[in-house]
Amino acid sequence: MKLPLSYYSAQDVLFLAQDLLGKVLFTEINGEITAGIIVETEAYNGIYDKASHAYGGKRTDRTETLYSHGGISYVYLCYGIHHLFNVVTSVEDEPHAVLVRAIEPLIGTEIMENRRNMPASKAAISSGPGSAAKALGIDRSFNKKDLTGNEIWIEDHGIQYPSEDIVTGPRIGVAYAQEDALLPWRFFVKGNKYVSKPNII
DNA sequence: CACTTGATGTTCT
DNA sequence: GAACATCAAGTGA
Repeated sequence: MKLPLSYYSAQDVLFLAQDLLGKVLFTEINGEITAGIIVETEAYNGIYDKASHAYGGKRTDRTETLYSHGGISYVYLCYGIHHLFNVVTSVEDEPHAVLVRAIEPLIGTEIMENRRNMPASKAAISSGPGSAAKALGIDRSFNKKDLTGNEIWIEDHGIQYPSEDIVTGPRIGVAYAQEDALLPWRFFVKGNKYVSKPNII
């Protein structure tokens, strides 16, 4: 059930970003397990992508994680407040990553309600990358974790959305990336209420 | 409903 | 000093 390391080695980050929709993201913290179905992702295409932290081959202490082999997590702090969770894909020195932007709560919803201080009936509990990470209890201690380990991992529960329900569009919040901001590298499930921003075509 | 605003770490200028 | 892969609470219609 847990996705094997080989799954993350695929070098086509666009395929993986789409394929991760419907997969189930788990975390276990102090014995508390929470999980949610991934319903929204964005692809970041390594050194050729102006919206990527690794654009142009940039390496800093923070981005070093992106250059590892696929199958680990990349968590960083955005706007000084929010933790954003990414799946590092491809092989070593190919800094491709998939940002998880929204999940649908599946397991441990009461724990998520406590973390978010709002009822799970509100879509905002896990809509948007900062909220989804917080609902799962992800913070920077989850950076560079092995996704086949027992703290954070992804399972395949056989959930598959019909292709007509998978919608692509330009990525959110990357206007600074100029022409790359227009690339249709955001993938989400049509009509799912946990999807952030415009969720209709 | 649309818009405004405050919170504030990391990185680059 | 400024910009940034954001959120939630507030305002005013």
